[in-house]
Amino acid sequence: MPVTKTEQANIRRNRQYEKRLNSILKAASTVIARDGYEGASVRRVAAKAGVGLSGIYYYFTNKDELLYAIQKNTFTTLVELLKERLSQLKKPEEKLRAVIENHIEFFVNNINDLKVCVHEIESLSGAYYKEVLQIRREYFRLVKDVVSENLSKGQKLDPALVSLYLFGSLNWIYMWYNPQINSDVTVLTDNLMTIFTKGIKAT
Amino acid sequence: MPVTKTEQANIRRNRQYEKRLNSILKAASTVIARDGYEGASVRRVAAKAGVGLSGIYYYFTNKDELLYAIQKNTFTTLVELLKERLSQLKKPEEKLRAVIENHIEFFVNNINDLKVCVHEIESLSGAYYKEVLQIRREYFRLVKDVVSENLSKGQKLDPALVSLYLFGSLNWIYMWYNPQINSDVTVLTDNLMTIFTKGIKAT
DNA sequence: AAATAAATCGAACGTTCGTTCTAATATCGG
DNA sequence: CCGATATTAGAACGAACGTTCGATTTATTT
Repeated sequence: MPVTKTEQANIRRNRQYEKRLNSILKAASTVIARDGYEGASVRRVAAKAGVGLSGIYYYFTNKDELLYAIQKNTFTTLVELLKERLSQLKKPEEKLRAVIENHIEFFVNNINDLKVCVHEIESLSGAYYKEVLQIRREYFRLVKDVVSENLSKGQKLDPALVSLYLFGSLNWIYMWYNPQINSDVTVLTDNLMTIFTKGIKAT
Repeated sequence: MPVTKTEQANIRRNRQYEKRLNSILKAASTVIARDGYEGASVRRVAAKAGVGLSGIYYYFTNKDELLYAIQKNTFTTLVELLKERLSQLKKPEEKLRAVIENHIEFFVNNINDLKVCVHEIESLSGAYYKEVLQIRREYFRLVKDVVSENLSKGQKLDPALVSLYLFGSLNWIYMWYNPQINSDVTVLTDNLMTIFTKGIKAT
């Protein structure tokens, strides 16, 4: 488990420090979402954040840690929000709707972050990659269990595979989603809810 | 419409020339699929192809043209194969199966190419991007029409959106597909066929 | 107000990148 | 076998990259 400057900051109590750190992370999300991780230069991130080049290295030890911080924060929040929702629900169908709605709503409010999480999933390596992988696995397990509850018994469908198909539909959204055209997010939720509930029921 | 060295080659009749060109393209697919387009260096592509660095520039004018050639070849073949399949089918359901089967089968046989097409869709720009976009649009239209035929009348679902959900499930496969585990491709086809046919039927 | 710590800046480092150019080699028709 | 053409090899270019470092400014504490 790598000790990052981000985590060291949790010890500190300085308010300004976290403000700047978050503004850098937001700038990094924007630039990486646009140029890709390899294509995004630390210089452009710094410019977008209104900081000097070396200013970045006061808050992060290297470029990888920038991506790591974005992915860890985003996935952690996504998981926490989903857990919160699921804890208040009983019916399998309501839970599935919560999964879909949570993912889509979070996506719309954090387009850049989620794009960076989906598109740059393999851009990290080593300890950084492993730690993000753990959170992703937790998220996947949550979704898979909900899918399992919705699968009719004696069904041939593998819940893990169905979950992957669902993730595909959800994670592909950033490729075509346009806030001005697809403004009504509930339509997307309803659509996927319809397709996957009816689609996985026994005939 | 950009005139590429690839296209000039079509005029030439030298057999060795095309052999080398294709071996470079294959090497490029492998490297770009592994490192991403920005992360892939022309030097590594050259090394993988067993050619000197400047050898690449004898066959391609620049790095972008490498990506362009891969995407154009791949999408064109994908579209041609689908057209061929669809022309022999009448029933909407059979056509939808052909769409799914064609995409998955082609994917399994050309993992690197398809990964480069899906993951590096936004890495091109200008004329190169536009021309690939045209073929992608053609592919999308083919799929959308088949989806439309399978949608019950008086259905609320937008065929374009349903097609995008399907593309999501299909294009996400490269993130988890393992030839040793998911060797039986027909399972994936059957799964998606089941989910999407039942999922979009009127209740 | 002085002393200490936190935060920012600007310049510089070595490396790698995409691309170019010239010289050398291989191929092939006459 | 020669001359022209097609192909390869190697060195070099400027630009951009990630990262470092010492000096400088700002903020906090005594």
